[in-house]
Amino acid sequence: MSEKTTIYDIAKALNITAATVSRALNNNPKISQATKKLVLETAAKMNYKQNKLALALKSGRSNTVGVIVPYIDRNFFSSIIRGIEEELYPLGYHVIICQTHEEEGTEIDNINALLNAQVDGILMSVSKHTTQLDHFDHVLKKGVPLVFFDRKKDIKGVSTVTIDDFEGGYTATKHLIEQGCKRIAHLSGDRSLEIYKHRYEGYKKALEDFGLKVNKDHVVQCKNDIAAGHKAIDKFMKLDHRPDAIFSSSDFLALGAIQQLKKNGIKIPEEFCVVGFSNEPFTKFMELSISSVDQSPVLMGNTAAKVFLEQVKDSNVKIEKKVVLSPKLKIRKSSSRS
Amino acid sequence: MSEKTTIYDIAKALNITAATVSRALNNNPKISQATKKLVLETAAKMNYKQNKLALALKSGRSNTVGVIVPYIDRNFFSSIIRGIEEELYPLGYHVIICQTHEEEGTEIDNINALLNAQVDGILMSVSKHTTQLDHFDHVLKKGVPLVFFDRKKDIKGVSTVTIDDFEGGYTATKHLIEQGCKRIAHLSGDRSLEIYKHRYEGYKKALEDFGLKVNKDHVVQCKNDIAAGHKAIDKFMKLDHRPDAIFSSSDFLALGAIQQLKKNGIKIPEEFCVVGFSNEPFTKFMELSISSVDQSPVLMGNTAAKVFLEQVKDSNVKIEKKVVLSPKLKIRKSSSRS
DNA sequence: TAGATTCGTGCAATCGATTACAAATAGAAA
DNA sequence: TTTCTATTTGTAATCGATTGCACGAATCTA
Repeated sequence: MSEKTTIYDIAKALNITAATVSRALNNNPKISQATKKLVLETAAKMNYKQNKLALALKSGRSNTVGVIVPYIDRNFFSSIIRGIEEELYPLGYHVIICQTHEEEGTEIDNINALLNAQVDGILMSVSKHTTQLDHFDHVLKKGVPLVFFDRKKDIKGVSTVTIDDFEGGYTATKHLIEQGCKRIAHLSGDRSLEIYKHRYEGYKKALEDFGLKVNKDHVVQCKNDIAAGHKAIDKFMKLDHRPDAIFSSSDFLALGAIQQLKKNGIKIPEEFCVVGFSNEPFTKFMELSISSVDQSPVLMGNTAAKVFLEQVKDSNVKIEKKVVLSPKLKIRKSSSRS
Repeated sequence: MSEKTTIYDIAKALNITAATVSRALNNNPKISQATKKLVLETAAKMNYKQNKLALALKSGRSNTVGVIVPYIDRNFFSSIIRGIEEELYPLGYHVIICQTHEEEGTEIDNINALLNAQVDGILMSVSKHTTQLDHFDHVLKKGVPLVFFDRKKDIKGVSTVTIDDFEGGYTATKHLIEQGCKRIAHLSGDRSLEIYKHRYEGYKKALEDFGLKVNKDHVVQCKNDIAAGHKAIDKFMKLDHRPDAIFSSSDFLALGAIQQLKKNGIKIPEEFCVVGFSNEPFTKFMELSISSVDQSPVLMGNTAAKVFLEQVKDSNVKIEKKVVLSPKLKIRKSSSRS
């Protein structure tokens, strides 16, 4: 029924050895053109397909990389994966996908599973709740290249590809200042995560550079969803000194904020400007399109893949590369007063 | 440097054979508790990880499935993949992702690559431009289970998981009729693809059932993007007999249509209702949220995975299962007159 | 024609894990 | 003490492909 052809089948059919068949298929010079042609023909006729597993076992290279992300169905991450695929697939690599659901335990499981599967490298974005680092050391100890993208941990020997979150925060805030906003608030994710911390610091620096000061009441740390955006606005409305703009470290927060601002009859962008972060697809589709900081996820994926490739090329040389991409502010209606 | 521990290393360390180590690790009954304990301990100490490649080569099962989709960064497909992962990961399976970019050649490449990688099954959505079927036969001939989701071809021995596109078209159109719309137009994708054909047929049937007739000028076949939505409205505006509603087989077309309708000063939903298809995330985020037909992609992924699992369970029995999921109409502002 | 090259092919080990079969050791029964 | 059985362990083949080494034949040189 399941007729998988091996080089032994071909050898038997032609009354030669598997070794000869292998050499013929691999363009080995020590073989006559006649038998080579014969082998290639019968291989095609018998619909032979090389068993990559056997090859991988023999060679020690599986031509497979593991990619670990929190959720595959988040646009940011699926775009990164697309970028990785674009770069690696033409070279014969395959990509195995794992999701952590933001849990450290699952992340450890994933890493072990990928090591068992003998992947040639692991490209990943660290889960939000990861505190231990042992499992990363295991990877390095086995000599498997490890590349972090977007969410990273500082580990010796690990290359990283991130965007400049500080710059993102700075650019967005500066843009709001240039629109004439004076009391710029910041909605932030959990700032124990580097990315949110850096965005916040960029925000602070921009205020400082332009002679504005940070109002503690205007900096809110919250969950990353629409409802949290609503709540944040509710809080702001109770203040004597209300903000007139928001730089949000998430598009979902920004969307929630906008919805609630409208409910309060506040006009955007005339009375209030909003900039989000991530450039989620929906931000540009809205009637009131939302300004946002684009993280070029596809490019990030491309770059992570390239960094990995450099690492395998010189496996004797230990490369530790830190690539930082520049974010791009997409200015849309939610912050365009001009 | 790269210290990968094998059962031979453990055997050497304990002065026993690899066979004994293997038995200890696999809970084989023919082994003394003492050596078993010893082996397990040293295995842990030496940070042993089973080489799944060797296992796969020996057993003929790789515990890996291939998933082929047009684009991984389309929400619909990444959600399906999430559904597949949810079901398969707990059973120790891995998922290899491939993208066709809607090209037949790439699809064939992908399938060959996955067969080479010795996957235990292939779950896929057929590319838009696929006309040949030979490559699917190759898969079946090798005894590798094949499951189509969403986009399918009718092939003996291949199970499919789809949604009832006819029902989706019917329900959406019926809903528009119930809102009082009399001249319902239809924006459709390429109807040589089954899914678009069926949505169109559901649309026709609903009109028929409620005593409305199909106006050829109101049925437009076009590309699947926002610009095409604009153009379709432009065309409609020139008609003497303008439509007062649209059932669109794509959310992007629906969005484009809505944008252009607004430009023409037409009020939605009062003067004109719109329903899209796919329930893309952005449809519910809009201020004027867009009604859409949800295809429950995660469930579709779950189901495809389950169908695959049934198939491998009884590899001797040939199962050909055709699962049809029910679409769910999400009624939002763009079609809510009540 | 004898000896030296070259060329093409076969032999056998290897990658790491599993497993039927054989062998060895233990203990029990007579 | 001898024989038999039960328990544990070892031996070796296997999965499919690659590759260093050796061997034979063909070709070339003198």
